[in-house]
Amino acid sequence: MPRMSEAEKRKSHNRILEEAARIFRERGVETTSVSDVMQAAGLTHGGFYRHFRSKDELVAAAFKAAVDDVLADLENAASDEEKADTRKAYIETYLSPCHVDNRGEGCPLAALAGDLSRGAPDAKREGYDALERVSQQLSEGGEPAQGVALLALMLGTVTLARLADTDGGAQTVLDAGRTGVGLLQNDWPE
Amino acid sequence: MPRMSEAEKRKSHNRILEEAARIFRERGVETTSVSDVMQAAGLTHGGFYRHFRSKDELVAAAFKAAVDDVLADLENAASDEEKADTRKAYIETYLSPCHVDNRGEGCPLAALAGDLSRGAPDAKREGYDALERVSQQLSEGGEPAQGVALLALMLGTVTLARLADTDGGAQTVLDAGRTGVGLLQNDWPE
DNA sequence: TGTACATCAGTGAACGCGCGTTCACTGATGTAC
DNA sequence: TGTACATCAGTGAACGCGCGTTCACTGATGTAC
Repeated sequence: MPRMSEAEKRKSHNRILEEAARIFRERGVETTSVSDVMQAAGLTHGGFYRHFRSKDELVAAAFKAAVDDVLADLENAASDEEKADTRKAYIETYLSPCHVDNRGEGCPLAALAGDLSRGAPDAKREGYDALERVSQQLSEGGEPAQGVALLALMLGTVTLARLADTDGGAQTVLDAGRTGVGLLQNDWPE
Repeated sequence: MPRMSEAEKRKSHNRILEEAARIFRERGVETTSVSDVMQAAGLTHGGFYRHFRSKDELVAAAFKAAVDDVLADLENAASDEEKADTRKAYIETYLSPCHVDNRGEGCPLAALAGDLSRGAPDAKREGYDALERVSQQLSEGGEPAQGVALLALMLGTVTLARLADTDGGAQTVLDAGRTGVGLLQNDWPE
C-alpha cells in the first residue's frame, strides 16, 4: 500500500488540516487526540509525523486554515458593494442559532480563543493574527477600534449563547447581541 | 495523622474549592489534574473523593464558588448608590490590563465559558446561571438584554486581549471594548 | 466523666486507560543511468 | 525508453507518562453506655 505519490500526500495533508480545523472547533484542543484527527482523515495515527512535527504545530496550522476558510468570501470580495453585502451576511450568520450549534464550521476565534490564549506561543500568535484579520474586515470604512469592538461583542454573544441548553435561551442572548451590534455600527463616535 | 475533625474537613473542602476555582481559571479545566488541585490545597490526591464524587462535580462547584466570589460585592451592595458605584468599578476593573493578566482571580465566564459549554451538563448549567447572575447585575436599571450585551462585549474584549503578546496590543483591544461599553450604556434603545 | 468502639479524613500504592511520540517495516514512487 | 535503486507515505506495535479513580490502611474523632 505505501508509499503514496506527492499528489496523494498533498491531499492527505489537506484532509488532516480540514478535519483538525473542524474537530478542534467542535470539541476543543485538549479533548481531541492526534488519533481522532487522523481517523477522521481516513489515516492511522502513525503517519501523522510525516505531515507535522507535533500536535502543537497542527493546532496552529489548523486554526489558520479555519480562519482562511471563514474569511475567504470577505477577503476576496471584488467590489466595495460586494464587500459590504458579504460583511452584512457574515454578521447575520454569526449571530444566528445555526452558528451557535455548528461550532465545527463556525468562527475559529469564538470556538478556540480560550484554548489558544493559554496554549503554545505559535498558536497564540495565530489567534492574534486572526483577531487582526477578522476585525479589519468588520471595520472596513470605519475605525479599527470599531471592528475590534464588533468582533468582541459578536464573539462574546456566541460564547454565551453556547452556554444555553434551550434554543429559547440562546435566542435571547443572540437578540441582545444583535441590538448591541446595531449600536456599535451606527453610533460609533467620530 | 488521620482522621481530622469535622471543622478541619470543612476547611479542607473550602481550600480545595478555592484552589480549584483559581487553577481552573488560570490553566483551564482539561489541563488541570485532580492532583494539581489537591497539591495546591496541601493534600494528596487520594483524599479527593471524600469531598467530591468526580472531577466533573468539582468543576461545577469550583466555577460556582468563583462566581459567588466575583459577584459578592455587587450582590451585597446595601444601597442603590453603592450598587451603582460598585458596578462602575466592576466594569472598569474588568476592562483593565490587570484582569487580562490575572485569569486566576478574574471573571469565571471569561476564563471558562468555552470549556464549560462543551463540558459536562452540570458545569454547563452553572455557566448559564452565571450568565444570568452577572448580566442581571450589569443591567440594573435597564433592560435585561442590555446587561447581556454588556457582558458579551466585556467577555469578548478580555478574551481577545488575552491573545495579545504585548501590553500594547492588549491595551488597544481594551480601549476598543471600553468605547463600545460606553455606547451600550448610554445609547441603548427604549 | 470515663471507657469502648464505630466512623471516616487523609495517605500513598495501584488500577486500567489513552495520550503524544517513536520506530521497524512495507512497497509504490521518483530518480539517475 | 528501460532498469536499478534510494526515498519516503503510511501502517501498527511499542515507548513512557500522567490521568481519573479505587482501595487497604492508619489513627484521631465522634458517639453510646
